[in-house]
Amino acid sequence: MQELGRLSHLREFRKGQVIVAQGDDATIVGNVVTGVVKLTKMSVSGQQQIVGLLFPSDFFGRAFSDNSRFSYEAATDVSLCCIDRQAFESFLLRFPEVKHELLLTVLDELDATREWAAMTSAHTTMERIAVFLFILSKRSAGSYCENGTKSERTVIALPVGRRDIAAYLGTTPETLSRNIQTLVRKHVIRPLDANSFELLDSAGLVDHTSESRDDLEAMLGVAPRIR
Amino acid sequence: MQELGRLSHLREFRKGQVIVAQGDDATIVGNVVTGVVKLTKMSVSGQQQIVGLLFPSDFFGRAFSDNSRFSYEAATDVSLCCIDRQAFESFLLRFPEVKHELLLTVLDELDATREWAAMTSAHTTMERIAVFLFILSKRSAGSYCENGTKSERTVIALPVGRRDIAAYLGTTPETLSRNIQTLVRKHVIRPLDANSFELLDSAGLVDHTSESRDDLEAMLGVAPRIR
DNA sequence: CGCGAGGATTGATCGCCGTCAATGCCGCCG
DNA sequence: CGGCGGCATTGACGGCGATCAATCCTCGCG
Repeated sequence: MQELGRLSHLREFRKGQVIVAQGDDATIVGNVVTGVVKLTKMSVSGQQQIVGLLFPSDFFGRAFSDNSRFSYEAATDVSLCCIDRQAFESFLLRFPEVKHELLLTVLDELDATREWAAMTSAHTTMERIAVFLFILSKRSAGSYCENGTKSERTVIALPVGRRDIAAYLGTTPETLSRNIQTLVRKHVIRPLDANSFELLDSAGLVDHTSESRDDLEAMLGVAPRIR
Repeated sequence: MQELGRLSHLREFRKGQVIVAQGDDATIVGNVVTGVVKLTKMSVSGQQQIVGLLFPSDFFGRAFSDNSRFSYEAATDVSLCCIDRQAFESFLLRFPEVKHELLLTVLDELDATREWAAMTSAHTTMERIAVFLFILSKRSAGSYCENGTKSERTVIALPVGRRDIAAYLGTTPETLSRNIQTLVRKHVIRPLDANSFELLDSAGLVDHTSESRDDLEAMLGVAPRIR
């Protein structure tokens, strides 16, 4: 573990900077320390689709492949714990326990991605938005707890702009905005500033998802395992 | 490898039989030998969503987890090469090379699933159908080759009923049918019988996907690695 | 302070697609 | 052979959401 620390180093990226480009030589892997990273894919029409969002403790990069099929881009200012991919791979070969952990992580990721795919393809726009907000409320609850803040009030912080969220949810900024305003009118959430809301009615939010709480929590993503 | 052969055994399932139920004790894993397996998830409303389709050589089951988050169900009559999950896991621990192969497979699966998710969430129904048919044409081309048949004519065989295909693509049987008939009228495909078509105009099919051939082929799924 | 740019919101319109319903088709079983 | 049940197809209709367009807000800058 200490050796892993020696090999890795902290790097900072400004919002908008591309960390690994699609088709690139993916020379580094690592995990997010602070900020949010967009996982994107360029379509032939030139507009970028959002494949996923990576939060602190999430792993990024693609081990054991010479070129990444996606781009990794800083959605906010981020700091990343980076390791040279080759070094990471040879490290894994020498420490099978760590490789085992990586395998478990990837298996969980695969399950979560399949759940997400099933959800997005079978639900209305409002349901997808409600699920997304629910996940964000859980994510931010976790990070605010370690911040020491009394989280009596649950805050939903939108990590990226409306355009990116809409692309992630397979809709448009207009429809996204309309549905958010509907939730505001119903007193499910309350706007704090442009990019954050207070969750007033958690049960009401779940109602709009047409999912059970159990299924929702299955989509939360994986627990931090590596480092 | 021989040891893996000793541990595994062939099992047959009739169409419609459930191999592993969602939430179950996933006691077996293995891979598909013949037929097609549906990977499904029950929604709260009670109808099943299709998360994925598994073809011959595909791996099924969930290693290193006590309960599967999805159901595995025989979409056709299938024969499976099954291994007790515990035995498989301990086998992996004794043969790290095989575990490494599994890791690579799962990483590729994750990429393919993300590509698929991005595709389904950002495209029209016709585009999704065209992509699905394109993938099927490649899949069946492969299996027909090993059959020894001269594949001058490309045959697209629908592995499951319209209802399941529609669920997989996030649409309805009616809309699916309409779009298929549109492709027939445009002489892109030609019906052979209820469940198979001949691909007349491959380029025309790609046009309807609004994707590049490269991206399409990235979604084909993973090469067989285990056994 | 005024200005301009980018993003978010709101409004108006239209088309795709989901829903309901009817018809056609095929295989199964009495 | 005739009836029946499941599946695929076709038709009619309505609503959700994408598109285009206008307005508002915020922020950065001269």
